Amino acid sequence: MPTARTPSSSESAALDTRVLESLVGYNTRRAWSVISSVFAERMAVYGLKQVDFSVLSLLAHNPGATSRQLCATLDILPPNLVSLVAAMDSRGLIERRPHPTDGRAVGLHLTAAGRKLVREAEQTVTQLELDASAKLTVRERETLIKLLQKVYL
Amino acid sequence: MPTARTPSSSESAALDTRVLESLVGYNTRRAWSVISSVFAERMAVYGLKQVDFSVLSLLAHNPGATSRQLCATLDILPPNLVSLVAAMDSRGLIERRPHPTDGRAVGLHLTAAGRKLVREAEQTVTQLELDASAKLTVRERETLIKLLQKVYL
DNA sequence: TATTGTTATACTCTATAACTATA
DNA sequence: TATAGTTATAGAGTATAACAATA
Repeated sequence: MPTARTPSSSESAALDTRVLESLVGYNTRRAWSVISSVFAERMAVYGLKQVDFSVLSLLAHNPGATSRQLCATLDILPPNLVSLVAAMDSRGLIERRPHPTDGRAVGLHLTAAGRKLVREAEQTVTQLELDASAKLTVRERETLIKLLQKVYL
Repeated sequence: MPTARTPSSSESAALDTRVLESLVGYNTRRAWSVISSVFAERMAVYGLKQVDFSVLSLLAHNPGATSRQLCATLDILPPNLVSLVAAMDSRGLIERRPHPTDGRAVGLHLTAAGRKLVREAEQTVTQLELDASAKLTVRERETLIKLLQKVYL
């Protein structure tokens, strides 16, 4: 007869989470947490954080965008974007050019290296999306995105 | 004729966000960000953060749960739960009792004041959920939760 | 007078190492 | 030897105030 063993707390009966699991907020946070981990892991290969990817991807499709526009779009505060942009400039991924019509602003542009990195990173993210939504049909994935946008738009 | 004015960056043409908006990850984060703000705002009335609410709600439905179980359920690291539990103890919302079978562990229980606060807070959260998903039908809200759980469970 | 970009700084959140008491 | 709870601490992430240059 095997020796009786007290199960550790982590393996013991799980808690009743039915109330929390009935909340859109709780489920959204949990889903984001999981996707976020995988995202961080796969972007680390490129030396990019999640916000870095967002910035580079936005610049790829909006050349010459200003820091202020990036902040408004991504809900980042201006002081917190400064070092991020500076770092990507140092890495040679982006270039800061004088804004054509506003002497206060700086237009941000991807360099050739930046464009190459975004192309690769966007492919990785596309694969990541497929993996993260592997349990969803194509139609369900579209529905999920549509419903999430109804919440925040 | 009105004077011409250069539109500020924040009011000028919005950036093209179509790539980001096609990603489950991006939309989940944005939705969580919006819900999170409203949640924080309304829970401030009770002096509760989001994680505080989760802990109290779990204890309401799982009396005697241990710190370890809360950590495993909510994805919190043990050292980060210590001060949180201590603060709720000081406020008289929870009580720490010796665990009936494990001398290392501490069973956490709501006090009468804690139970009263959870009741009120859960009602506020229920209303918050209705507001946050105001643009969703009852059926869509259920679908959203089901799809989110397919992503993280 | 308002806005862009910036510096400095503070506050919160999250993460790691190491200790103690008990299993 | 492993686990529960704890301490101390480090690192991200996020927030506000204030400044120079330009609108």
